[in-house]
This record gives sequence, structure tokens and C-alpha cells, in this order.
Amino acid sequence: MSDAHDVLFRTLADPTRRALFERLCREGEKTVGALTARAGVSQPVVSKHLGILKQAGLVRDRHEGRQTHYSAQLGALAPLVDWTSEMASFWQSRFDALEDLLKRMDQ
Amino acid sequence: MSDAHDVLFRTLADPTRRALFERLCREGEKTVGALTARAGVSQPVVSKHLGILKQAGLVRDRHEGRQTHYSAQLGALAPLVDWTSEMASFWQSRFDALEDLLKRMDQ
DNA sequence: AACAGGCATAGCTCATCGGCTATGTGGATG
DNA sequence: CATCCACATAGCCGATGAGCTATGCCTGTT
Repeated sequence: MSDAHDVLFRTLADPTRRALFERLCREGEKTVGALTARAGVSQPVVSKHLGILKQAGLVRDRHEGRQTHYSAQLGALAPLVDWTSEMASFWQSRFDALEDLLKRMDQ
Repeated sequence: MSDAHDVLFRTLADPTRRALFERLCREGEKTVGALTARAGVSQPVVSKHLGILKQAGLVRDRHEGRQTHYSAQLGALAPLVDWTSEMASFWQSRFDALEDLLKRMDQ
């Protein structure tokens, strides 16, 4: 029973995988070969990581002849933003409640 | 050479650990015992996770007699927000929640 | 048809890590 | 001082996962 947050955090936790995603965000669509050239790991490893990124919805693949082009799907980061925002809002609301309490005690 | 993003993602990738952090965000300061009661894992495991969260700067501990109180340190999420924001900036996409969060965290 | 190139899959190894139980430490309490 | 309680630490084990090499599949080329 793993929710969307789980998948995102686990997927982005690996440095190699995150680096691949970052490159796709910065430089746009790339082939597996182009990604492998600077990844520092073997081609099968790159393919595997891209598969995991795809399963998490973070990238999309497009086949053109015998090469596969990958590109970042930024929308998949939404749950991450939501989660962070939610944590912040809870924290903020408790802070507000404390301020409220202090204000009332001041009277 | 593990940067701040690495530590944050890896720390939050574990469901049990993330659940602990979420509870501290939602419900405020808690003792180890209180956290253990609903964590679904043993007390040593909870202590260990809290130690990892602390090392990542996500929580803070306060000793009071023989119990230890833990609380969330929301500021530690900043690098996460920055990273997401950076990725998003390459897309020139609008993330209202993110902008909102940045504004609030900027005090 | 035969071959070469680009990528995916399979199968393996090794390190990491999350869980447990047992034990240590240090503050309250009688 | 003896004891109990709250928590931390130590040590072990099984599962997960990231890396590798070898190989398969498909496409384009000659």
C-alpha cells in the first residue's frame, strides 16, 4: 500500500536517478545514449532508472526509429509540492494557535 | 559527497520515518513513548528513526527529566522546496501552492 | 539476408537498511 | 540505595536495491 508520496520520495532518493531527472528538466528531451554518456554508470543502469522514473510518472518516453527519447513530466511533482505545503500549513496553524493563546493570556 | 537534497530525499523516503515527521508537524511536540504508541513499530526503531530525522535537521529534541520531546523543524524542508522550485522554473510553470509556501517560509 | 546500432531485459553480487530483541544509561521514586 | 521507568545503543537478520555483464529484441543499413 504505497501512496503517491512514497513513490515520489523513493524514486527521487537515488542520486543517479535524480541527476537523470534534473538533466531532463534542465536540458529537455534526451536519448538514452546521450544520457548514458554523462551518467557515470552503464547503459543498462540508465535504462533501468529511466524505467523507474517512468513508472513514477516523472518522465515520458517517445520512440523514434531505434532510439528512445525521454523527457521530464513536471506535473508529477505536484504531490510533492502538496505534501510540503500541507506540512507547512499544519506547522503554521499550530503556530497561529499558539500566538492566539498567548494573546488571550495577555489580557 | 552527499548534498542536502540527498539527505532530505533519503530521509523522507521511508514511510515509517515520514509518518513520524508528519505526526510531529500535525500534532506538535511529542515524546518518544507517545510516538511509539501509534507508530506500529518497536520503541528502538522509533528512536532510531528520530535520530535520523534529527541528523537531517528535520526534528529537534528537548530533554525533560527522563523523557525526550521531539518537534518538527519545518525550515529544514527549504532545500526541498528550492529544488522543486528550480526544476519547475525550467518549465516556467505556475505552482500556486509552491509560491504560497515560499512566501510563508520567507517570513 | 546479414549485420550493426540503440535500447531493454535477465541474472548475478554486494552493500545498505529497516525491522527485531537484548542490553545499557540516566533520571525519578520510595 | 534499590528499583522502576523512558529512552538510547548494540548486534543480528532478511529484504531491498543499485551496480555490473551478458544477452535479447527491434530498427535501420548494406
